Amino acid sequence: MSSKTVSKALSILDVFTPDRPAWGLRDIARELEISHTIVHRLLKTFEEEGYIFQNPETHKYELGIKFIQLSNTVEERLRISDLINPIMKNISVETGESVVFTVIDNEEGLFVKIVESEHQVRFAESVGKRGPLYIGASHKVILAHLPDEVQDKIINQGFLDHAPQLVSKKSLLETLEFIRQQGWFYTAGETLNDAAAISVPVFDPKKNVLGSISVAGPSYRFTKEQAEKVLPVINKYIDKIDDIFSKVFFPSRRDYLLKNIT
Amino acid sequence: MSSKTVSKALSILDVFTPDRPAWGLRDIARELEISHTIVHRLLKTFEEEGYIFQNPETHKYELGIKFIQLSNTVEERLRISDLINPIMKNISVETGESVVFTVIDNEEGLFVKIVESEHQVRFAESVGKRGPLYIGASHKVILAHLPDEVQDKIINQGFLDHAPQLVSKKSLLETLEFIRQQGWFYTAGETLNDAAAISVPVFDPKKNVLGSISVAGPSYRFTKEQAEKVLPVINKYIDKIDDIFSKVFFPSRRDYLLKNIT
DNA sequence: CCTTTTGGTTCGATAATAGAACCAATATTC
DNA sequence: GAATATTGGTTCTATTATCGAACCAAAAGG
Repeated sequence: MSSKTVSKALSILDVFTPDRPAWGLRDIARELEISHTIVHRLLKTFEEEGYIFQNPETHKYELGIKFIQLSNTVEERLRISDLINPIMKNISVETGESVVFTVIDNEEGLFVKIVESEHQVRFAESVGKRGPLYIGASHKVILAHLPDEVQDKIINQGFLDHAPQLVSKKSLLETLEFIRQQGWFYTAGETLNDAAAISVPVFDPKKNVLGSISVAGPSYRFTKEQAEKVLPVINKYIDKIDDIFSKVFFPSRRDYLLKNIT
Repeated sequence: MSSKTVSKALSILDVFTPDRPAWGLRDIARELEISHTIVHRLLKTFEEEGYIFQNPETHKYELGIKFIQLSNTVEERLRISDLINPIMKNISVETGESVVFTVIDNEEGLFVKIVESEHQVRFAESVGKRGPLYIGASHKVILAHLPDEVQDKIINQGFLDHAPQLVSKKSLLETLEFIRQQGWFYTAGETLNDAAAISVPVFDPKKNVLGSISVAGPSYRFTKEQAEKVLPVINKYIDKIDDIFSKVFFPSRRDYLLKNIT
């Protein structure tokens, strides 16, 4: 049994996003349908512990720098700065484009690390951004390598609502099959309007997908032909990356996801 | 009144550090002197929400990638990637050394952002690291500009215990006075054995210290003479940095600290 | 000037938490 | 390899912290 109070408290953290980083007390209460009294107590608790602060001028609440600290502990554990980052930098230098490390977390993809290319406008702020697994090469490549049951679950849950604007379920499943065959995938303008990317899956020792490595650039320049040229560079390093995760436990809700299906 | 359950829960997060990122259930219970039953329930709650995961092989618990996501929300709010980072990069390119942005949080200094110089072995993993304000140029420069009462409190609390290995309180106070006069400070081998740094304070619109900007390099090369050469470069940009924080609320326990004194 | 909304507080009924006592399964010790 | 200690995990009730309606004063909004 888990703690209801703490669950409620943690649900508060989720309302803070880059798009909406500052919230009024009563706004949070309405959003989560919790009494504002409770939200108030929880916010004050977070504040005491350094996790959330109230802007004295606007009276709104915001996440605190404590998360920068904790995030670092996670990144160190994942060996991002010392092992993954150097490889990503190599790929970036050799291809001249930006490199993105994406990870699966609870039916969504999460950008965990981005190495920007030297000669390029930086991407819209994206580390820490979450999104559904059926949009963008970095995410589709992950979805393609998940077990069928998980794919079904994910597609049936969120995908069908957005289907009209996108493609049919059948066509998506065909794409996923194609990705599995090919081992990589290229998309343009899916995650960001004017960006294109080529992605390759990353596996753990048990051959389960855990994320993907992408090389991305502006659509006008980074065409499919261009993208295919960088493929050998990615492939040169992909085994090393897989190798890192044969030694590092991966702290995401992936196992959770896999377990709840089988 | 704040929530006891949530306070307890949050205190668990603090045990996870880069030095000790994985903990057994009962280890945490002992460390925090909480019944292991409670720790277990709280850990499971964190796990459900994606904040903590149990390594299935070692059975130990670790922080999850959710913190990478939340950390990004904070960094965006602080305008780190889009405003601070470019300035730090400029300083790094023009000096050829690494640049560190340090921030005050609850009587401690916290490394919030590090831009590594191209031609250098990277620093020991340090973003997210906390430390007492009386060690290292980046931290001392902050301490020097805090109100006297706060200085006293901080020095009397932690400093005197370490005093034997360090300097006398009197000599520290003289150093702080000197820093205030000079406006910058250089140290070698304090935070890291073989690293040296020169630091300049960063202020908010009300002229309260909020952090510092440092240029750092390996001790053997980054002598005091070398350091003084980079000073003009830092000073060239320091107003811009102060300016950023005239528009951005700073979510740390600094106000808390200042308020509890006066 | 009146109304609405804001962040914040009080307090008794109630529902969630605490933790001793209990597993089974590994490690550790001898 | 039998005995012991320690691990993560669970159960259950007395207790206690949480919940939330009703309540502020202050600031926006009309």
